[in-house]
Amino acid sequence: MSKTLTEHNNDSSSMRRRQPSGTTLIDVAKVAGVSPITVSRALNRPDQVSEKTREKVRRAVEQVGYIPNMLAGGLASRQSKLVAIFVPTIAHPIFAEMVQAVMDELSRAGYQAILGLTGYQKETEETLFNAILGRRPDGIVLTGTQHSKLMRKRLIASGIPVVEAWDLCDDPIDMLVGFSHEQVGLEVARHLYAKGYRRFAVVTAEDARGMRRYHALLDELRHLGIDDVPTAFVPPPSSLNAGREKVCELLDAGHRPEVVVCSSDTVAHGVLAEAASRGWTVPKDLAVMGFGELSNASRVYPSLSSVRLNGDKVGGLIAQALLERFKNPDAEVAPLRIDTGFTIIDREST
Amino acid sequence: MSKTLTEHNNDSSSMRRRQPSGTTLIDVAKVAGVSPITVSRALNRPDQVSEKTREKVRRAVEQVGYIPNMLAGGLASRQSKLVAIFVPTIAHPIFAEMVQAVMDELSRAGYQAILGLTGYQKETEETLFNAILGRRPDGIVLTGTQHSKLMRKRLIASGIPVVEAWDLCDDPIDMLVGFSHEQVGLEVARHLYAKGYRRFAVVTAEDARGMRRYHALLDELRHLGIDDVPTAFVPPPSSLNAGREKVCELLDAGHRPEVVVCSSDTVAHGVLAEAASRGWTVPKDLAVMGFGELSNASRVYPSLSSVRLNGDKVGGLIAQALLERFKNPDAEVAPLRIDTGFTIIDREST
DNA sequence: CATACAAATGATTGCGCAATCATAAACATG
DNA sequence: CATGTTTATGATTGCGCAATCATTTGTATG
Repeated sequence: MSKTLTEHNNDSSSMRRRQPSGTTLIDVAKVAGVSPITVSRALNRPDQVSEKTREKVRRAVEQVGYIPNMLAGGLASRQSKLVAIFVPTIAHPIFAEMVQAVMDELSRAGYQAILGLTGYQKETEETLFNAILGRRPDGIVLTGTQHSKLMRKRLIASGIPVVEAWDLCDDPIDMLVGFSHEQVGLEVARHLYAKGYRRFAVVTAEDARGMRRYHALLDELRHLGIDDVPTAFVPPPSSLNAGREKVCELLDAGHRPEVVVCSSDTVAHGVLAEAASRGWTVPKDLAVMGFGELSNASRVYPSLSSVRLNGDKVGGLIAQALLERFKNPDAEVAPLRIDTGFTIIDREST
Repeated sequence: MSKTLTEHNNDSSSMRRRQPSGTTLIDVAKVAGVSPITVSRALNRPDQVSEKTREKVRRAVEQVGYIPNMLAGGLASRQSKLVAIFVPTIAHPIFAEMVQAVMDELSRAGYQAILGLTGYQKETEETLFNAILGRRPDGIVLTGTQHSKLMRKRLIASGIPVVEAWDLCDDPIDMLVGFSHEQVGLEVARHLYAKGYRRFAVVTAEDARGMRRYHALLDELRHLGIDDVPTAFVPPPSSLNAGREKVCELLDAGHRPEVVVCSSDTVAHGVLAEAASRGWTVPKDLAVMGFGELSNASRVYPSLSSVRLNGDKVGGLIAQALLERFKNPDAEVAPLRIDTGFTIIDREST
């Protein structure tokens, strides 16, 4: 009986026969002839280690092919070096561009990104969210306003730096990188007015941000002396056909606008389609303005004038904001709010 | 002095004042009135826990807002539930499509993806690779053949399931999901022949895969009784201008093909440009066939006939192959090799 | 050369969880 | 009801690393 106990005590390896994983700090330490923690320091805090030791460690790492286990490192240090990016989809140029820019910038600082694709069922959303928060990201990027109350609450509670992108809302969770929808409405009004258009119409979705652009457009047109702007509202989801139907209603009601301002390129394409089917020449008989540069606005015929939101720029700014915060976590006094602006692109349709 | 020691010994909390992180299994266990490991089981292996306990745990999780720490879980279980996907870029529809499909499929099984964007300096590549391997992914997806010797060696050594995509090469690291370049050459030959074309020319890059398509094309044409196929080789990197120059050389040499088969859409665009500049009508005076559907083939004028490689499909198959392997790791006897096929898209240019 | 002080290195502990082993409770069988 | 067999739960340990504390070594100062 005492034998059994003894066996249990000193032959613990027989109790635990997990498969061996790759090489660890300890392997490197043995080869380098230093303690494991010195290896750790040589890799993560080179300045705390003498040149000689650093070189020994470097060679040992090379020799054994050591790749630090970031799961272990993250657990111990409470730093995952991960940033979560939530976007509806990446099969959409504007988001792909943004994600690419964020990742590009982050990777320079030793961070990686993990993507959450939210463009699916509502049910999945919380699951996805939990799965990604489970990775304990050091930062989170949110796209649009698709975050639920629960998400919001949890995010604030978590204390993780958050960047909300593509919008400048009033009650940000944390940081904000986007553009002013009001400004878009205003500038589009001025732009088209300057081009000589006087009879406006609008086909817009009724979402909060679209409506903000819409009201800003109306306000500015009023300043310019244009009060009557026939409008058709597109029920969600915006689609080419919906846009087409709605502009049809406007036209059938007897309105004869010179230019139709749309809440998205998708809707604008619908308007273009309707114009084409009526045999109208764009922009002579009817001009069309899109928004978002989300579709391939430049490649349809006639190419669509639109408002470009620079994905690269937004992505880069997001990454910089996060990295800045990582470096200096106490800067939460001044809530960051970056206006990325936009560009009105004048193509054939106006 | 003994006082000092005593203080050190029983007040260990003062020695370790790491900031508290979120709620843990233990918190949930306390609330649920069970042991931590039972909570773990209720979440990961529900079938091993009684219905009553499961419900208690579920409620406790909800109450304390518990989100499992996957860093800890991964470290303990040696399963990161992560899949690394290496692509040159995601700002390219075909890769975005693939990545989206992979992620979509993986997420259903509780996996997430982490992206490695390889389309940058060579120097960064190994750094990126190490950074991502440091996350200890359960699976790896490689795009193209951009992996170096060292990468290859390490991957094989790591024992991590690997899928190479977009190609059916001869010495895969592990699994393979792609299409037969030979088949492409053959089908393109038949397709164009069936459309009535008899005088062929080729403008192609000299990369291994392009050449395989090329030789298959020649073989099939020979079977069809066409022996003379003037060819121009484009030096890397393929570009629109390179394609244009090379087709120019062919034409200037006195060849008068009815159709030019190109190794990529990029090159094909160059041919289209040259045709336009000569005032030729496409496809009457000269037909053009692209490959890859990588550019916006459908949106140029005239729209380009091309060979479509289905990103969704490839992505889905990749994910399935990986999930299958995760479920059944011993299936390495039969090396997986999936042919995803392709589709010849007939547009205005042929 | 004793002392102070910084720089470099080492020893110990625990991050949060799951694998492993151990045990208790529930149930079946003759 | 003694025995075996399953089912449900608990106790312990270590995954690989970095934070923390402790010690050694090297260097400057009077």
